Amino acid sequence: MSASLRIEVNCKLYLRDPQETELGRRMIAESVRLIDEIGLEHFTFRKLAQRMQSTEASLYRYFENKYRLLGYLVSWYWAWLRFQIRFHTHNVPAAALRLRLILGILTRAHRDDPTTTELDEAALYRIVVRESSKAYLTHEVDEDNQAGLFREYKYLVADIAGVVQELSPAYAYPHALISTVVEAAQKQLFFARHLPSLTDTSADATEQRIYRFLEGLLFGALHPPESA
Amino acid sequence: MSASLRIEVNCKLYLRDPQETELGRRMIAESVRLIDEIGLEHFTFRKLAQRMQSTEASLYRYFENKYRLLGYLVSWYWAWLRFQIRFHTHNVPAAALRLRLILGILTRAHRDDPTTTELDEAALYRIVVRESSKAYLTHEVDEDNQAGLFREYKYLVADIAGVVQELSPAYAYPHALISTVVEAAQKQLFFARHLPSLTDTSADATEQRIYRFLEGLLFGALHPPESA
DNA sequence: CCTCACATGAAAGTAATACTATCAACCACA
DNA sequence: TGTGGTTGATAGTATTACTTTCATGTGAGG
Repeated sequence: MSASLRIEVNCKLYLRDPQETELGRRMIAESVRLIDEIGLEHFTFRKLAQRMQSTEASLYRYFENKYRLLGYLVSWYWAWLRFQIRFHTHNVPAAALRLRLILGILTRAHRDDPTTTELDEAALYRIVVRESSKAYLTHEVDEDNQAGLFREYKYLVADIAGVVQELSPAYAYPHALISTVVEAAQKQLFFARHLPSLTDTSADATEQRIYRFLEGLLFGALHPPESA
Repeated sequence: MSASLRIEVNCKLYLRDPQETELGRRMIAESVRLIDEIGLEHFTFRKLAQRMQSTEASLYRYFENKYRLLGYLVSWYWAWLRFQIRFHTHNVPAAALRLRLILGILTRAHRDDPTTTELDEAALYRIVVRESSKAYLTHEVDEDNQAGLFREYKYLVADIAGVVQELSPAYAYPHALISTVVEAAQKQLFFARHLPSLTDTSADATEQRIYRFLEGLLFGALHPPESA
């Protein structure tokens, strides 16, 4: 231990880079666990400080507020996912196969990957599923976007959309398709766990079922029957 | 004026039915405008009371907190949408055409319908787009679901999934498909407005483009090319 | 060995939020 | 002429979301 790969996110998300200090790294690791446990609305810097045996003031030196911290965690996740995708598909020439591999990574993403860091990735993925959209579904979305706070997500979508374009250059909505599929991968997992009537049961395990559902969605959209 | 159709939602969403009093109805109408203007996180009952020339205490007599109020607004919207769908498709025999009509309603839903109430529907739809998922993406999701707070949404999805099953009885994921399409209709509109690199531009107007994208998605999934 | 920057801890303070409680005024209706 | 129920007015509490100030420790450079 350990090469723990360095993931970089937009520096405007933080006041001080949490990766550079012990306190910062503890802050990230503990916040993942705490947000997972109590949810973003109940999460406060005071509670985090208590659990970490630190102080509110110290934590505010790293992040402006809990929404920026969330943005950091989520961006880190998207950057990590993008790395995973590149790593596992870089030597796969066929676009269709690459797309299937990506889909597999997207739907298996909540599994703990032992190759990485001291982070609780299963908890982080639950945070991504439950909280990530709150990072951009705000009144300040345009300012935050201007500041580039969502670029990691955009890069991810752009990368995968590129594969779609390679596979089906004539398809008109590659970005919409991929953003829909990425969001659906999370939402369907959430629904399966908490609102099962919004998904469908089957013999397959949840993960497998979501994979098959998204596979049909993705490739069905790319190879239409005979759209009038 | 006016027949203003009566939409009922789960009574556990409120403490006192806001439809039954003048103050309650004003609360709904004004909250829609205020949440639209400042966003849910900045919205407080104090601010709403000030704008309405009422008091915090009075408003707390109707709703436990702002999340329940949000749940009410959103549920009201889903119930209203379901009514719209029934109204416009009740005498259409062909399932495929019915599905297309539903898709049209889903993607045109932000347009003001003059037949209804004193509500600012365009503002309500913006709230649905930006805030609705915050009603269920919480730590309390299971309790709230137990209490039936999301049933309007489930009914809507179940209704539309029923049409899908009629059209393609063999398709394995009708609920997942419809929940994905309904969520995507909102998300893609939000992206088009605020994060355009997550969608695709085209000659079509936004609304039209989202319709075509979702049409391809929906019917592509139902008529797969040759799924192995 | 000194000191100087810098990170953290400790403590306190402020404004706003998220409620709850009490009581008086009013209005509807019996 | 009561009487129950709705609202308004006022006040109060606990928590949240920060900011400020100052003391302390630590490590890097001279």
